[in-house]
Amino acid sequence: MPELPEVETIRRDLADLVVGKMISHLVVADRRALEGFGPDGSRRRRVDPVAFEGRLKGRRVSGVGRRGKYLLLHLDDGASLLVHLRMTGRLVWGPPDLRARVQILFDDESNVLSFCDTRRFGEVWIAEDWREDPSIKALGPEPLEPLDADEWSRGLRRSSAKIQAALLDQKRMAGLGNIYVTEALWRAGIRPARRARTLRESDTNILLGHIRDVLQEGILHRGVSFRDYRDAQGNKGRAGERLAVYGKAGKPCPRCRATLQGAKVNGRGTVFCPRCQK
DNA sequence: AATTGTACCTGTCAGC
DNA sequence: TGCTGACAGGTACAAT
Repeated sequence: MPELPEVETIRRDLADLVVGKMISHLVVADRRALEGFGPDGSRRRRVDPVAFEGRLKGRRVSGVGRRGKYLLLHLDDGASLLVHLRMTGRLVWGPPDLRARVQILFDDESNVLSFCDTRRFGEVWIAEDWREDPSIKALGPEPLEPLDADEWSRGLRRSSAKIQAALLDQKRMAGLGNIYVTEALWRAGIRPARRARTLRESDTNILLGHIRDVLQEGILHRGVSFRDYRDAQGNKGRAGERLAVYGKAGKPCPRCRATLQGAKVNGRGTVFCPRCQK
């Protein structure tokens, strides 16, 4: 569900809502939401909720960050609470929510931070140093920060994967998901099933520009609430109203009026225009 | 090594 | 109306 623009919207909301507040306690309704790492530092394991709460109690939130689709709640002792919302996760500031997998209560007692997640794919865990977390370390560059475009382009054009799959690979670039990849490929005039290695450098340069545009516009309009996504106050985003092709198979292409075609690329649904995407 | 398939869950919707 | 199957914004791990 939430891709970079959705997670970034939540990050900005939470920066205003919880920074400076002290965590008083946790309500863990679903212990499977809590994940951690074993002594070897690599394998994920479940965590004792009491120990988890003990680690957070009394800590103040010093800042809220984001890396790719990972949300980072930085604590005043240098550790961070990491959250990944996966497909259906929400992080909402408001009255206690009975469906929450985890609720974080703060010292001001006005509201609670509820982690709700119908499909239960999401995860919350603690990293003593978020930069050393294995999930974070595996990520490629941030698309909206300065990056070596030549290196990125060369890496992409060396890949034998389909371009849709290559862009969804978080090692290549962090934060893209199915919606924004589908939109960026349409803007760039590139078919999702085309092999990345058939692209020219001019193609990948244009593509990078469109990736940045769709992400910026997504943030500007507070994310796509196609189904489950809500911001940190529980409100829908408006970016879905502006999508050109995602979810619009069978409708006319906004550019050339040919009928948009739905397809599966490596198991993920996508949409493209058979006339103006090559 | 890199790419693709499968598993993890629950809810919704189209078709019968 | 109710059943069944396909599908949903993601990622870790297994298989190739």
